[in-house]
Amino acid sequence: MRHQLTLRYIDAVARAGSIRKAAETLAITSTALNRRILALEEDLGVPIFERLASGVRLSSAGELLIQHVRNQLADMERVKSQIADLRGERRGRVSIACSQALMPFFLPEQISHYRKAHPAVTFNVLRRDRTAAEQAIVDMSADLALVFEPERLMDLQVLHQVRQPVHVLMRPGHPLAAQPVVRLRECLRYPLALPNERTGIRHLLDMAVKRSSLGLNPVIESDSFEFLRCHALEENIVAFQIPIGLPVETDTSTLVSRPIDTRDMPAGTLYMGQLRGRTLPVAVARFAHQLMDTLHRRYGDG
Amino acid sequence: MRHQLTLRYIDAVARAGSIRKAAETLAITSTALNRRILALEEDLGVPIFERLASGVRLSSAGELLIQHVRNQLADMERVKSQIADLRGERRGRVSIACSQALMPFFLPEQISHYRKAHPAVTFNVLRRDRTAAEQAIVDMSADLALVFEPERLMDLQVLHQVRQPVHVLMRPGHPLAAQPVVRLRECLRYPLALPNERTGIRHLLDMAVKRSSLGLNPVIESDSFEFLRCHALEENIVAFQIPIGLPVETDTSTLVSRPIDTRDMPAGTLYMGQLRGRTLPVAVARFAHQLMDTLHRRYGDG
DNA sequence: TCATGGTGATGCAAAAAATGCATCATCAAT
DNA sequence: ATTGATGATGCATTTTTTGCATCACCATGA
Repeated sequence: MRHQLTLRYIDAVARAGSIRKAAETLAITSTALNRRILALEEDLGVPIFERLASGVRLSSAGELLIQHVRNQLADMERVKSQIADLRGERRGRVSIACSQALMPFFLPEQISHYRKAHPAVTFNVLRRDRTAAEQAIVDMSADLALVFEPERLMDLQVLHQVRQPVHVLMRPGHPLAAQPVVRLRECLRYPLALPNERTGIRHLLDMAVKRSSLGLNPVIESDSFEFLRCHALEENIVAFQIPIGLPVETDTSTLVSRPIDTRDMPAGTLYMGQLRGRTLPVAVARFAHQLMDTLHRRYGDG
Repeated sequence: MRHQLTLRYIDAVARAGSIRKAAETLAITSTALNRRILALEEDLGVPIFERLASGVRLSSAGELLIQHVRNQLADMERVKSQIADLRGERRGRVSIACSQALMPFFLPEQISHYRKAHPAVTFNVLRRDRTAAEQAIVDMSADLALVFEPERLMDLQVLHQVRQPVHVLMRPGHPLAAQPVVRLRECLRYPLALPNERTGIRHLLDMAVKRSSLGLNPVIESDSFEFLRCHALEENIVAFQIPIGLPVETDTSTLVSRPIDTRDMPAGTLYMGQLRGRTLPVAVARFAHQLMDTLHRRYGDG
């Protein structure tokens, strides 16, 4: 793709925040890169970047331009993907920004299933909190987002949504495991392992706790669900997770899960979305449909 | 805009249907153009054009590509327009595909009014019948379409619509002018000057006549409203037009107009639209808003 | 059937553009 | 003042693009 080299370069510089750094990642000299940018700015008649001592930053004109550039690059990928599809090749790349809860079971299962049908399709999975996921969609580093309790849905076009009540995780012998549904205030009596504030689960917990005028006293806090789960396994402590982040068959040999009573804490919502107005490449669209099918079949409509 | 030369070239070749012809209009040699196309096809791994003895034609992959290319070119115009707007320059170009009825009064008035506020904005007005107008929108040779009774609205995103009852045009002394509203069968008794089959007015007339099992006997047929109007002025003959194609003040010294009874012939609809999903350049969007205001104020909602 | 006039493709040399090196100017932090 | 990073620039080199002449191909029509 010789004819859109300049666009790739611009994008790289905008992401790197420095011409020299971008030049490194692009495996060219800073001179060449710098000259391309100067040429483009001359063409446009406007500086695209502000020059700072520490590098460059997009000017307001650059902000307008970069959106077009990223859109063009992504759309060209779509066209190439459609052309490949035309030849029956079924290749392409799917980039997904998603909440942590999707990573242990759901996405691996879904991706491997998809790849059985389309082995030439590759995947790129980015762990992004509910703020960053939407950002990844906007700057087109991801085609699809799967976010639990996103903060805003401005630029996101929702393809599907499912309700996900928060579950409590503990070792099989734990007293909470005795009941099929647990009350929030019961949980709070035990030492807790909590995800950090940027996660949807923590957000829901904070809201619920605030409403009930109880206190949240985490023994452990982490931004890694995996760590929290492992720790709960190790140290008879209480952790949290949503159904999609739990194994399909309840494997009682490791950890058990119990839903929190919805009177104490309403179920959150897991959204699947794409950039508003964008036409997705065929491989992405097919994968999105598979996800929608599975989510619908497994959890019903949100 | 050095970096999108290839895109412009592809577009030109697709439109010209021949590399050599396109090369002429682009003021380069056919060699250079041919080589660019070959290079792009190698990049994509697929032929974009089918080679015929008479020139080239888009392949199916090319059809996919050309839509992307035109979209990108138009979107870059939008970006440039927004950047100019950012600098307070208010420049840009508005391209409109419209039915004939808009040309004598409505568009000249609207464009000159707009240009009083934004003198740096230029206009390109294409006369297109109701089929071709939508085509012009799809292939992005026009930003806006103003069409009376369009055939389909597939790719058109309707921005505004107004109802337009067909009027009869005649010299002041004509017997039909005696009544405020004329019946269709009265008209058909007189010699008629009709627009051709591709126009919305003729379409409505044909439908109405067929329904009423009357006959349509045109003395004059033409694809030019202007010619028909002048002829009606000359030869005491009956012509047709919609309100937007008539002068605002009824100038009885030339021709008078009377609406056809809506029992005989329902009012047609004039649509204003853009390409579905496209973000219009600022100059175009501003002009579109002005048109919507005027149409709404003058004819109400469709 | 064989010319004719159109098409796109290609080898080769000339022209143009992009690149890389070395260096400069600038700025922030030390 | 020094250091270390940044982007800009002059100049020689490399790469790419372009144009001319020519080829191969195909439909059309004598």
